[in-house]
Amino acid sequence: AWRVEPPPTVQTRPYAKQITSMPLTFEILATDGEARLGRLTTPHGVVETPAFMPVGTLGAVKGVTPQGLEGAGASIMLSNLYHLALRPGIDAVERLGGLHAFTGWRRPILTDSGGFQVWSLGGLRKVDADGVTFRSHLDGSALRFTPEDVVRFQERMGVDVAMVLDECTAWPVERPAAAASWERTLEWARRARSAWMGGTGGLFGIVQGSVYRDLREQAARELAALDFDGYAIGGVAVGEAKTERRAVVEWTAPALPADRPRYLMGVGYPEDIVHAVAQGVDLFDCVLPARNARHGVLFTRQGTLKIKNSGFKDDPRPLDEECACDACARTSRAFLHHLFRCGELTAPVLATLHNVRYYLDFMADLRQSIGLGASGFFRSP
RNA sequence: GGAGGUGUGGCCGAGUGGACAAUGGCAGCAGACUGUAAAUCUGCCGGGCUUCGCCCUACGGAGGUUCGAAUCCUCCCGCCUCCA
Repeated sequence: AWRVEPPPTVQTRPYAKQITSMPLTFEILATDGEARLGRLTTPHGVVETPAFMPVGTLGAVKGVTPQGLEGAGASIMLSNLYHLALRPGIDAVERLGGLHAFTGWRRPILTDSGGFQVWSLGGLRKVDADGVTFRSHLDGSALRFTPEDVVRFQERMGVDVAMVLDECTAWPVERPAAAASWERTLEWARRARSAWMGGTGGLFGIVQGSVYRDLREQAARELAALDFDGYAIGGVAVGEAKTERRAVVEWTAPALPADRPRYLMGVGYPEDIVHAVAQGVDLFDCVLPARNARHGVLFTRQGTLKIKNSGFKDDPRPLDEECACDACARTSRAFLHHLFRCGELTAPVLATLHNVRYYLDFMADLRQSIGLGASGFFRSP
């Protein structure tokens, strides 16, 4: 017989007391050419670099549980202030104990500032000297971001790495406009730096300057003078050619302070990451593994698989024959093909788990290569 | 038996005299995706060719009207609904 239990006491989540002020620390453990093997220590744990940050815009990588993301080997996740400010709102996140408590993700979190949305939501925002006003892509309501707001919001959410508000410069852009855009971003960076209370984690500045070498180098110097905890290269992968993007990384990375982590925002394909690591970049994020997974494109050691294509109908092999992820452990290409064909929810779930694992394994391999030191892998001519 | 309705490309379904090889959707075949307005978007999707165009075959079947028919008429066939 069932016993009638008293109604459960509604238990408030233990308030995740803000971890006391703890600046980021970054150590370089080994180098290979310009490539660095590093360790970024944050309030919520250590990030071995070079590292890839899966993108969980709304607080979760689409289709992946926090446990799944941990299991895949992610040491840090990226989320987005703009999206969280719209829903559920910064107040709600704070009330629920901060972003970690709210999402259940216990490892480090970096939040983007909304600067990318200045570009990607081009038709829905107005930029002025003081900040950005977005028209919500959900209901059209106005949302005002100043550099100070953005710092405060991220501090209130208790993230490990906050990003300054920047203006992700569109491409193509004439030099004068790119320079003017950088001036604005630099001024915002100064304001953000002043507003930063150092409550949790650290604050990263963002270099812009489009595809102009002197602008990028100048931007790196000016930003370095503000003494951020880390430096990001932004404004890439917005339509420019691959060669231009690589040139930007080659100019900018070496111009950034050697003792701070360097972060190439939004990049990219594995080969792009290798190139950037060889230039001394330590952190990456990109929606590709997750988005492509949802679209049926798998990254594997056997090449890119468009699993929805008819050729996989009868392929009994695992997604990636050398992958140890939970999807590859039991899922054949034929089965995933079938799941995609049927629109089964499990399809993108399995595919995302695999792609994210692929990226993270790939990063681990890069770290190992650098750690081997004398390999010279990254000292390519 | 009576009355009414309906039959369109793999499927569903618009079209009711010329602008129709025929809107859409699905299925199918491919492609794109880089700090996520993206489980999204784009192209192809009767056959053939010398493929910004041309030819052939097509809107249940056969005939007819018309310069011209998926569209109008006649008969036939199938299916559906209601009445007996």
